[in-house]
Amino acid sequence: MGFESFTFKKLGVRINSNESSIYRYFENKHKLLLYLASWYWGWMEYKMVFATNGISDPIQKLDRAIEILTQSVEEDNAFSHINEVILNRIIVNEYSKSYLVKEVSQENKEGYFIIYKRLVCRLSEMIADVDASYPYSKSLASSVLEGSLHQYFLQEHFPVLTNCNTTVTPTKFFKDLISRTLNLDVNG
Amino acid sequence: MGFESFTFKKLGVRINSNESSIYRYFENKHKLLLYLASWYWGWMEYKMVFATNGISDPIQKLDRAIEILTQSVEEDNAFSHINEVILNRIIVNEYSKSYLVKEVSQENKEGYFIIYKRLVCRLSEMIADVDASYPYSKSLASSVLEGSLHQYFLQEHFPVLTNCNTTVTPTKFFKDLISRTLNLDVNG
DNA sequence: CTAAAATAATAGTATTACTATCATTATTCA
DNA sequence: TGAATAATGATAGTAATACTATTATTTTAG
Repeated sequence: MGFESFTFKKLGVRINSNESSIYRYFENKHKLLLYLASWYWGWMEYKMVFATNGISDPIQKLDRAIEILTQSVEEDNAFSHINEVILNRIIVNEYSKSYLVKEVSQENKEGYFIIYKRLVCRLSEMIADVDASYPYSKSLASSVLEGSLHQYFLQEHFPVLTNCNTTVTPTKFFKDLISRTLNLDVNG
Repeated sequence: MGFESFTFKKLGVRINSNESSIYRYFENKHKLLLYLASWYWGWMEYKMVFATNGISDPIQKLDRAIEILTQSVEEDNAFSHINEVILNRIIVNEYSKSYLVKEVSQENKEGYFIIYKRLVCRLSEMIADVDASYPYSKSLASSVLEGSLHQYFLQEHFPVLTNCNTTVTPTKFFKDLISRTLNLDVNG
């Protein structure tokens, strides 16, 4: 229903629970979004670290990381009690709202974004491992993560603003972008 | 004060007007945001078209366009009754919220995003004019526009996630990115 | 089986996001 | 200038939101 019209009262009805009970777990819906986002990025980080763990070649390592971080979340592999497909949809549509608030600096100080920041930094390090002379590894890393969500959103709602579709995936676009930017030829 | 705590009542007090009067101009604050965003992107489009008009070399033309679209809005050149510096701050912090809503497809149909879409398409065409074989001109164009706002936001609130600062500008990052991606050497 | 913990039910408050009505003030143009 | 028209202001009202507080009931744990 979108973050704006979502309320704890509605959630209570949906899960057969009570508004006041939910308030004992989350101060407000913004904090719930922060929680879901951290869960999501923690899960992405886990997948990325796991998938790139054994790879020694930095180029292949980065390539695999981009793949994990930008691919669509299709299959529900019953990883946990959380439905990752639905969560991914929520992140694509709502994640920006978790930090585009006037309290962002305070909440950042309080640690609400550490997992996301750690993930961006890991990616930026992988970029630096491929090309230490590239001076924008952090900006490139944050662009890939944010941009990936954005391309999926455009694919759904503004197809005229993206080349991505079911065959040309955001993964393809970003792999190509990284490959051109760091002067690799992993993708031919 | 941020979009969330902004209300027409507060605006009325601030501009010595009346809540009910403001409602005669804008259905709600979301529509006001859509209006401000369209004004902003229309202004950017104007600046871009004006600055690139006489340039025949596609590489220089694209370079200039990126410059206009990604540079910080510092000087208030009294272009109109609108303070562009403040508007730019609003766009950086709030623009995403104008389309990350469940009504986005309907509002897109009703034309609320035409100016922004036209701008992205113009940029994407400039990219195609430089390298017609590059297959992601639209995704690259949308990434630059969205990414530019994002890098400014990071610079302010998450400096650890960007290489941009007062000397290394988002313009530098994006010019370099475009230059590498399309294999130019405009920037050395 | 009892104590503690968690949850539910209910009530209540301040604020938001409007709509409606009518009075007042500006503006236009004949 | 002055009458019609348009814009604005003041006020009231409503349903919903985003909570807090209190007390009753149920669940769970040892």
